[in-house]
Amino acid sequence: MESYVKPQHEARAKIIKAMAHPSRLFIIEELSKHERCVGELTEMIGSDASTVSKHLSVLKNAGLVTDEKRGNSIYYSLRVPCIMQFMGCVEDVLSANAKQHNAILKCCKG
Amino acid sequence: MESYVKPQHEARAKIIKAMAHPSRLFIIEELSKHERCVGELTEMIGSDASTVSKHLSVLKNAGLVTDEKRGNSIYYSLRVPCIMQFMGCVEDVLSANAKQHNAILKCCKG
DNA sequence: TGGCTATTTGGCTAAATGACCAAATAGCAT
DNA sequence: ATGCTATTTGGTCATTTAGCCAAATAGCCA
Repeated sequence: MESYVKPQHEARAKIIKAMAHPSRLFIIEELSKHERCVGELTEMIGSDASTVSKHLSVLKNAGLVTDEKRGNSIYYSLRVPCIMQFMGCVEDVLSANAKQHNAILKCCKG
Repeated sequence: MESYVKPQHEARAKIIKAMAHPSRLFIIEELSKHERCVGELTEMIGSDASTVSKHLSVLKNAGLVTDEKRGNSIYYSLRVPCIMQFMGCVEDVLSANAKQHNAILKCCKG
């Protein structure tokens, strides 16, 4: 009966889980503009290089980004551009939340 | 400089994190068809009712679902339908992964 | 009131995650 | 070969997550 849930939702959840981190979302958004090497992303994010590297490997394992070694550096790019379209929907949720939050404040503070 | 990352990506990550679980994805998909009460979802998922209840509260806190008490039950429904459009993109990633996986198998097994 | 049914909350435990540092690896340049 | 730069890997630790069970809460009905 849990055949409803697995394995399709498990596979999807892995992809979505890989996106579910602020730094990884930043990376996705940045790569949607143009490819970047690890050093550039590290500087922008401000965490340890090893941390950023691990984030990239999470994204790569999920199939969200690809990497290509060129010269001394490894350049990452976004593999599936449609991901960025989703951000609009996420923003919708956020603004709906904000609206509701304001409504509650207004009603209770009078 | 990490103003690049926070707080916008933090807010988005919370939303996406709430989606990043097989059972919660199932719930989202199910609620996109029609509202459901906890008992129905519990039966479909096959976990403990308390577990499902907690999943629902994660989704509710993220602003992804709303609940409405009617009679003896609490009915949940999807608050932001655009979420389901994203699943198509997730499927794209999965099939791209599968294609690549097959290509690797083919090349190395001969 | 007392007994249902439906749902949530608290407590606990095992597992996963994310951060840092230190060390390893890979490639280019001298 | 040596050193330099870029990136990854391994180890450790604190935090979060997800599951179950037991108990609490809320609403309906007799």
